[in-house]
Amino acid sequence: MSARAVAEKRRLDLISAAYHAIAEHGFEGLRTRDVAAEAGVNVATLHYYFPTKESLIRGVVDHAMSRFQSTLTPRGAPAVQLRNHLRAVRRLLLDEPELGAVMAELALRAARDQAIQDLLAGTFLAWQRTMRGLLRRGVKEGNMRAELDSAGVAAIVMATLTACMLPVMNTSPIGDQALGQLEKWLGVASPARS
Amino acid sequence: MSARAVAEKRRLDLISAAYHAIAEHGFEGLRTRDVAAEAGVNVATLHYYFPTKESLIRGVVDHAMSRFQSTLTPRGAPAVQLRNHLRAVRRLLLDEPELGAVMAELALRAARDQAIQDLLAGTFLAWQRTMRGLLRRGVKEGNMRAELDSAGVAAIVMATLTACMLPVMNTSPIGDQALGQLEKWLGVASPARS
Amino acid sequence: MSARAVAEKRRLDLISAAYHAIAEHGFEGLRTRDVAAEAGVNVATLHYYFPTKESLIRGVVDHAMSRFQSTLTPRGAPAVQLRNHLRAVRRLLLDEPELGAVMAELALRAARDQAIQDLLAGTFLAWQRTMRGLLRRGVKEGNMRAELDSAGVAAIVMATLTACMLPVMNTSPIGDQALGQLEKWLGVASPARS
Amino acid sequence: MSARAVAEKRRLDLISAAYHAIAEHGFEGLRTRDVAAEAGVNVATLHYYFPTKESLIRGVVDHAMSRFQSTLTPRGAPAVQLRNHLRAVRRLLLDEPELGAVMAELALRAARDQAIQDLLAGTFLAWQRTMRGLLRRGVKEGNMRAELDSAGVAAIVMATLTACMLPVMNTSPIGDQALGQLEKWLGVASPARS
DNA sequence: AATGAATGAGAGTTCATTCAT
DNA sequence: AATGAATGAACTCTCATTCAT
Repeated sequence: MSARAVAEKRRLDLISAAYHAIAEHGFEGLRTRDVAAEAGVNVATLHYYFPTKESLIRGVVDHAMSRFQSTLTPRGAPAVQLRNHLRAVRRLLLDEPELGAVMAELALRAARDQAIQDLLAGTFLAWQRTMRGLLRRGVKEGNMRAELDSAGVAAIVMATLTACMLPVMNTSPIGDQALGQLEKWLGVASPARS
Repeated sequence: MSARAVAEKRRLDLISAAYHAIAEHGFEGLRTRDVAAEAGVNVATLHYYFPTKESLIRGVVDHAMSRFQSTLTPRGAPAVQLRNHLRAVRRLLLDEPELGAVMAELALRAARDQAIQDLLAGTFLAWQRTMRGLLRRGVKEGNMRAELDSAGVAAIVMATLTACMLPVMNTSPIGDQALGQLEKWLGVASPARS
Repeated sequence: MSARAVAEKRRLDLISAAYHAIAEHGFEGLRTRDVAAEAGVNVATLHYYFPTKESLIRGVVDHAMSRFQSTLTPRGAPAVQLRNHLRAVRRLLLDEPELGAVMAELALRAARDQAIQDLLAGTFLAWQRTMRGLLRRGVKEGNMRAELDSAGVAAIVMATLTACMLPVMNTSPIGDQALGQLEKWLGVASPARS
Repeated sequence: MSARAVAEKRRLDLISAAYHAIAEHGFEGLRTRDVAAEAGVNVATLHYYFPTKESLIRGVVDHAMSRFQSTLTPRGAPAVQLRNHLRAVRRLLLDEPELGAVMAELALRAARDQAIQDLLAGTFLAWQRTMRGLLRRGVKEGNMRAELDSAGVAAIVMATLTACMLPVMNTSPIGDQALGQLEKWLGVASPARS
């Protein structure tokens, strides 16, 4: 493995270690020493790659956000896309419970960290725009009932998915119940459900 | 004022100071010294009333949970009760933005604090039970359309309200849009809206 | 001893410990932990009295400057005052070799620390003013020969005394030789010399 | 350029960078990384040329001392030599303010570094010897008045010049005033002064 | 009931130095 | 001859907690 590749791997290892640490202990319990140890290096090495704890956190943020990219695929009818998105997010959060924890931590941190605030606000805006487009096209093409205004419906979908990120939701069936009901209301439910 | 009453006031002052501190800086930024200073006493005094930081946090938890008690009043038809509940919660969160921040912090902390975990889980269960009862009676009495299963609908209502606690939601119109849509779907919307 | 007095003593002990540490190891080797240990307290206690290392240094600066106050006493004829000043400074530096070391450290630090820069500049100005007044009066009253301009002579006196602060001077007889010659030139030498 | 010459240049570049760093930030602020960066090489490369920080400092010491060699030229009558020396040193310190700063740093370090101590002590001794010879010959040849003992006068000259190294002196006119007065007292002043 | 003073444990960060390449 | 990567040791500063008064 080339030196470049080794260094890149180390960066990723550190980010991954920090990601898991945040998921488990929150920002409150994030310790550079623990992260370094988890990645199998000295604290000083961590600071070689990330000059400050803050910069390490930025790395984690980017990593976490990128995990959602695959949940929206532009294939199939709007109804299918929407249903797939709902399920993909839900599945992602179930498969990787840490992601929800980290995202929730970020959501809280946004109140105190302008950079995160901006990032999340931008993401939410783009998300809502996409969702509204999907809803409008779905209704026009006739295979989705959503008789009401797209902004409101998109908002409910986002709110429900966002709530599912919170760890509290993962210990009760509420999340799944909410998403199931959502599919019915939207008229995108399909017989088979994995 | 009796000695008892003075002591009780001091306790409340400290809890209030901690409550505001958590809302502003999160658990991550909660400092006993700052809390004591805000309450106008010495740190040692704080520890006289609350032996540990943890016990102070318990006090804040109780205080925060109690703030929601008034949002569910057993008056009027189910549809009215439901609408009033939605609006009362929304209004509470808008009037006292700190409450949302603190609740969100608690929701995250639940993952690491069994006591909070249990408290929240119990609260959610009771909340859902109440909501389902309301929905069922509303449908039976004919003034609510919610044609579908009460568990799902209750879950969506709770998820939406829960999402509204997150600070991210308060910087965008998504929260209000979602709640408005919810009222329409449930068929509990009324002409006037304050 | 009252609580106030104990606290004041602790402050002085810490300053004294820092003062000796600077004299021995320079600013370069000044360690808060060592200072605290020398004063018999925990590092955290040091930070209780001096929030930052910098504030501790300010304390040392004040202490060091104050040591010179007794070297200029407004008693006797100008020639006597001048001679006494020269000798008092020399004696002070010999009795307390650390003072020279600390002052020299300060002189260097002035280049990087505006506060010290201002303090020293002000002190030097006042010092020169005093000295010139003394010289002029001495010449007018006829008991000092200093036939030349007072600014130059004052400058030489100050330069010589300043050089004596440097540790290099204390390991060779140059300092004493220079001061002896100065007395002769100024015409303030007296038969007895301790 | 031969490999030898390249290596020699690198050594000099590193010493020069360290020299400037010490002048600007003192020993306290001397960082091998910064020195290497300033010289355009990696820290590891610096350590290839200078195994330890200490050895780099030795290099700087030699460089600094060598800067004074040209201030004493054995040409002309003693009075002229002396005057030229005074002025050459003063000019050197004015033209290259960093030299004074570095020398002052060394003077302080001498107290903790036997090697520097010895070097400086030896230099001072030789300096004084030269100066006394000059004074004696000057008086004998009749063109200098210095009626008093040569050791004392030499000491004053050295003390004054030494004091001029301190940065404090360079922000006030005291240095120049002292040197001017010295020339008059020694009777070596000349009409023209550049 | 209240406080000033004190502390142990630990936090993030820095730095001279080393080593494989 | 030169470097990127790595590290141990140390640094200043913080914080919940304790205790004598």
